Amino acid sequence: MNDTADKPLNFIQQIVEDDCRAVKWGTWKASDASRPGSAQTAGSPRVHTRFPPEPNGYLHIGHAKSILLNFGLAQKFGGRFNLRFDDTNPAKEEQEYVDSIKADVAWLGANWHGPNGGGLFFASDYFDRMYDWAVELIRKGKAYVCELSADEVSKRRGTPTAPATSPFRDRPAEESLRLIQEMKEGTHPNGAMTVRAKIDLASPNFNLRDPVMYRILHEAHHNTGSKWCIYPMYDWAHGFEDSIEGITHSICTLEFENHRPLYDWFIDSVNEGRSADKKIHHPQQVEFAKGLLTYTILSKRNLLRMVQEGTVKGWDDPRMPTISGFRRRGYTPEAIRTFWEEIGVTKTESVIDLGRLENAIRTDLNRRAPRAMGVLRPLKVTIENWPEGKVDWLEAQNNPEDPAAGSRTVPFTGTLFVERDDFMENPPKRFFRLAPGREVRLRWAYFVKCERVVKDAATGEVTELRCTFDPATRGGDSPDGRKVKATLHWVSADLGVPAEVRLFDRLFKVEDPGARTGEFMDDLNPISLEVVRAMIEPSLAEAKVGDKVQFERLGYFCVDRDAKPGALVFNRTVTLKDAWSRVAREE
RNA sequence: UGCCUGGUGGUGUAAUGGUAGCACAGCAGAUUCUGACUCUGCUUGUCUAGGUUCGAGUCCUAGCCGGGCAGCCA
Repeated sequence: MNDTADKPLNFIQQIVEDDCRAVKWGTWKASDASRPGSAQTAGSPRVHTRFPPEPNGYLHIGHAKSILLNFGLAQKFGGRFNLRFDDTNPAKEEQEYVDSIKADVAWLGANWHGPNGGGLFFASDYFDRMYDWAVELIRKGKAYVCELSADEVSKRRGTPTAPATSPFRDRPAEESLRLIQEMKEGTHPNGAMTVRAKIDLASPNFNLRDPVMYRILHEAHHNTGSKWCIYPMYDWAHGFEDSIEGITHSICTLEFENHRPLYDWFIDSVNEGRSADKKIHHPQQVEFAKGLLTYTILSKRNLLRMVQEGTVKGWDDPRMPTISGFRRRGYTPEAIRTFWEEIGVTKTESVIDLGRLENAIRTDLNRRAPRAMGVLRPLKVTIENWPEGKVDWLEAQNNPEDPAAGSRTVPFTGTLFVERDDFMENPPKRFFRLAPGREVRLRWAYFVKCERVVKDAATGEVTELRCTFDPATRGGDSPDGRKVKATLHWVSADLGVPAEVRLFDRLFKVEDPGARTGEFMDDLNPISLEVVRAMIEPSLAEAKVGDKVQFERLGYFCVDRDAKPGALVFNRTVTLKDAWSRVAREE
C-alpha cells in the first residue's frame, strides 16, 4: 500500500507518520543503513513491521491486505519488513505451508530480503529465550505450574462477573520451577499440566484470567524437530517475537484488541526489576479490520475442509480465494494491490463487494493483456462465395489500448467458427448479432451475411450457417460507408487450434455463505466450473503457462499449468463486462 | 450478562469543529471494428435523542444497533 502523495493517509499510516515525527522508536544506525542495497538511511526514524503467519494453511486474499499494509509501511517510511512464521503449534503446522507462504508473499512483492526487507524469521528460533523468560516470571512469583486438566480449567473459567479459580495458584515458586523443568524434559504426558501467568482471575477481560503460557505437546516440529515437548501459547509468544525483532508497530486484526493488555503485561513483567539497559523492547500494537468478501469464505479452517473433502482440487484451485488460487486463475499482484489500496484500512468491519476485485483485475488486464480470438462454443460457418482453398492472412491489432503491442495476422478461410451465442434464429429487438438475412462484421476481416441456416433434421438444432462475404470489406471497413451493428470474433475452422477452456464461476451462490443454515457447504454453487472445448486462433498455439490474453468480447484468460505442448488449457480469469447479458435477461 | 470495539448512500471510503466529497455498483446518454475500454449526466448517506458552539459527521451525555472475547488454536 504505497500510495501516491495526494491520497489521504489511512489511520495506521497516520500513526506511523506521527511516531516518526516524534522519533518515538529511535533512528536507524549507520550500520543498518550500510547494508548493501538498504533503503534505510542513518538517523531517520525507525519503522519496522512484519507479517507473522502461522504455517497451518495457504494464504488467502485477506492475508494479502495485511502483507501489503505491513510491507507498504516499511516502503513508505524507509523502514523494514520481516516475514516471520508464528510456528508455535506443531500439531497443525507443516513445511508445505511454510513453502507456499514464502512463494505467495514473494509473488505479492513483499520482498523480505530487498531494500525494505528485514529478513526471514521463525518464532521457533526464539523458544530458548521464551523459556528463560517463563522461568524468570516464575521466580518473580508471576507464573506457576497448574495441574488442572483442560476440562477443569474450562469449568473453573468463571463468568464475566464470577472469577476463575485454580488450586495451584499459590504453590511455591520452587515447586513450579521443578515442574516446568520436568515438563521441558518430557517427564509428563500431554495435558498433565501447564504453565500459567498469575495475573487476575477476576478480570473482566478473560485473557487476563491466568492465561496458559506453555502446554505439553509431545510432537515433532518442522523447524526444531524433537528438541521441545512443551510449546509456548500464541499469546505468550507473540509479543516477544515482535520484541526480539525490534518491531515498532505490531499490526494485527481487531480480534486481538482484547489481548493487548496481556502482551503489555508479559513484557512489563519481564522488564520489572531490570535496569534500563536490560529491559526488552516494547512494540506498539495497532489493530485494523479484516476485509471480507461477498460470495467468499476466508476462514482457513473452512478452506482446509474444502480441500480435504475434494470440493475443490487443492489450495490453488482457481476458484479458491487463496493467493495461489488467484495467481493460477490469472490475477496479477498489481491488481490485488490496487484492490486493497482502493478499499483502504480502517477499524470498521466490512464486507467488500466481490465485484471490486473483479474490477481491479479487469482494469489491469485491459491495459496489459494482448487480444486474441477464441470461440468457446463453436458454430460452423461456411462462406459460400469464398474461393476454394484460399487462405487470407489478415492483420489484427494486438491491443487497441496499447499501440506499442503491435499486430499479428490471423487466417481467414472458407470454413469458420463463430460463437453460438452470436447467432439467433429469431432475434429479439435489441439483439444486434447474426440472424438470418443479417450482415455483421467479422473482426479484422470481412462483412458477412447469413444466407441460410442448416439444422439437424432430428433435433432441430442449428448446426451450420451458410454465409456470403463482401470482398470489398477486407480489413473490416466498407468502402460504401454502410454500417453493421455488430462485430463478431471468429476462428478459422481449418487453421484454428483446439484448446480446453475452464470457465469458473463463484464458489457460492449467496453473498454470505452459511448465513442461512449455519453450514457454508449448503450454499455451494454446483456449477462453479464448466469445461469447454474451444477453438482459438493459431497465433496462440505456442502460448506458455501463465500467459495472459483477452479473448475478444469474452474475457481475460491465462494458460493453466495443466497445459501440455499441443494440448492448451486456459483458465478464464474474469469475463468482460457484458451489457448484452443484462438486456438479454430483460428480453 | 461483564469487558473491548465499531456505526457516513446499495458497497468501500474521505472530510483531523467550517460547502458531506471520491470510487465501485445502478440508471440515462455519447462514442466505438470488442454490447469491452473511454466520456458525460443522474439517483442515493452522517444510527437515535438531547447538549456544547456563530457553526457538529467530528466534541459531551444517554440510548439503539453491529462485531469480538470465556481453546492447553492463532
